[in-house]
Amino acid sequence: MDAPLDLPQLRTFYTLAQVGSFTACARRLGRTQSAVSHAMTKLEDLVGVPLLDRRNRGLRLTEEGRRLYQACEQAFATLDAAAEDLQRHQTQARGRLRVGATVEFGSSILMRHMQPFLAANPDLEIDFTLSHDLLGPLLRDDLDLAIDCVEHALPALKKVPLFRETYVVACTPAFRRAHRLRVPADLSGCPVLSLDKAGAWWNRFLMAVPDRQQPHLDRFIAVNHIRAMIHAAVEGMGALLVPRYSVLEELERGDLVALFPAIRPTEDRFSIYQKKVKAGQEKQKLLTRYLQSLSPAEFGS
Amino acid sequence: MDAPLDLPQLRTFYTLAQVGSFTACARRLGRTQSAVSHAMTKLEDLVGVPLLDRRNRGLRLTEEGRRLYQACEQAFATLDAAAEDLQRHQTQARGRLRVGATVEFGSSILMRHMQPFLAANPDLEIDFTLSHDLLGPLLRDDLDLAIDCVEHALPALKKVPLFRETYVVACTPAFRRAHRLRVPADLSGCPVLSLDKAGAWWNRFLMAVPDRQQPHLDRFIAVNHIRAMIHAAVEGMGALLVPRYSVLEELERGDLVALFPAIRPTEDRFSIYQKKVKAGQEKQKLLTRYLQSLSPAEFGS
DNA sequence: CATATCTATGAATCATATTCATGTCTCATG
DNA sequence: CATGAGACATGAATATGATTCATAGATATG
Repeated sequence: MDAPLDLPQLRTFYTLAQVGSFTACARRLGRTQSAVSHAMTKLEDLVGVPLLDRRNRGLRLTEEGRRLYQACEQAFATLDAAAEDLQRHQTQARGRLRVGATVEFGSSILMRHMQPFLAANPDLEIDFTLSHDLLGPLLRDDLDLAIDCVEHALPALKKVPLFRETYVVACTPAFRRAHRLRVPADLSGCPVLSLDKAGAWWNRFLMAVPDRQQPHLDRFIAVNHIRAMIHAAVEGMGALLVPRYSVLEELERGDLVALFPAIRPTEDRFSIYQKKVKAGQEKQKLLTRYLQSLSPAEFGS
Repeated sequence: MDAPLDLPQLRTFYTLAQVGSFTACARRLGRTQSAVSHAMTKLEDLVGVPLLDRRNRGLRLTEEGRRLYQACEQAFATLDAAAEDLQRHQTQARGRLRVGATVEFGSSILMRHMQPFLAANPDLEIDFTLSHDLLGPLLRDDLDLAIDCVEHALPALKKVPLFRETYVVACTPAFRRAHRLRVPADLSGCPVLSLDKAGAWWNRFLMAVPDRQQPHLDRFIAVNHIRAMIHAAVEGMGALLVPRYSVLEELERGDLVALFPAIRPTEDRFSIYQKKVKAGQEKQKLLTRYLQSLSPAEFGS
């Protein structure tokens, strides 16, 4: 007779108990409310006892729920401690790691998250190469890994998915007032800045926008440098179409405001690519693990 | 930064550490050696440190492995205690539960496992109905649930899979000697007992036998009562084709020996069927959970 | 050295967790 | 009271990831 009770559901239950709301828990874990609901149904079903007291305003734990929560607290504490312990005993990498990334990604969000990794690996030298031609160098062994969002995975490459991009159209609050833009915005007559070669971005953005909100675009202003473009937008030159991660700071500070609510992530994922080889990708693995440990929210999606 | 480290893999790692062999661990958990291997690769990959010291004869844990093992020990103890605790606080069922099952299943293995359930629910009356027409009574609400292996699930029925049948062809050791049967056996000239209407069993058996071992069947003796048939076989009347669960005891005692090695389970599963209704299947759920908590090995597959 | 007993590995398959698209219920508001 | 917003539930479709299958390699054993 075996009654497992491992299940990922327990982690969900644990956070749910902490935050006290399905919706909030879902956000915290980077999944949908539906997922949390399903998971809890299943868990309660499995243990055969109601764990949650769903009330209209907020939810409580039942007596049993509380006991289970305490068990989780303890158990997860031990496990997480062990995990951290293992982290520390991880063979520190030495030598050189050549990382490639797209310009947009590498010049913004990536750098914001590299510090802890660098601190943890003082003996590791890292070269960053920001470019839009990553596949070539990667295949030629001029790079150890590349972070990108290419579509067709080559059979020679290993792909480790990281997160899905979310696009935003945003502008300064002043610009929004001046152009009387609603949310969601109809962009008629409103200049929109984007990368010159990035009609693709516009298409992918449209795909992620709900049918009801599809905007009309009249004026499209091309800029070929992303920081310059963001600058221009912050100066009030127009609205801006960019991956969300590249303007996270501006959004947080309120320098820019989004003109569409709740845009979903795109299909394709930002992934880490590396050549398939038999052994010895220790440094690569280290970075991969680190980046994977970051939640989608930290990448702005 | 979140480094989960929940994962079913940990349970696998834990048992692996206890039994000290991939193969044995797999058997214990009722899965294949391959699964265990994959799981451990993934786990080591995830924590970034080797946990196992694979040596030629037997395997040891590395230093890190040992620490992780201890953490698991603690954590799982807590969780399992909590699980047991919840078990006890499960609302005991009262009233009557009408259980249907096939004659073969109900008259053998099922009864061997019901005792603990009955003990845990002293206020529950259970009616067992052993029959081959279970669907009718179930739909007519003459049964609360049915344990069977029907093929086409009706949309009105909920199906909870329990285990997959394994068939065996077996005979007494004496019979085997007398007929000079090898393993795997070529059954030419050897009388094989089976249920009268159960040509279906033979077909399903053949499907599960590897091509190399396909036997030739000459004489087929029909009996319409399974216990009588088993009796006949034990008396040396012939070989016997039956679901493995129905002769578990005889095989364990050595009264019967299997004539084919390592027959795989069939496609279809024995499942619990019940009518789909909105609420209040508490008693059904209780039994379902209990039966599900039994491992496949306990059903002889 | 042939055989038996392990573990590893890649591709195919299957199970399950998650999403999507809804539905229901409750509460607050004009 | 309608009406809408917010929170959870639910069924079908889908994506993710765990497991098997079919092998191969490696090491001991008679």
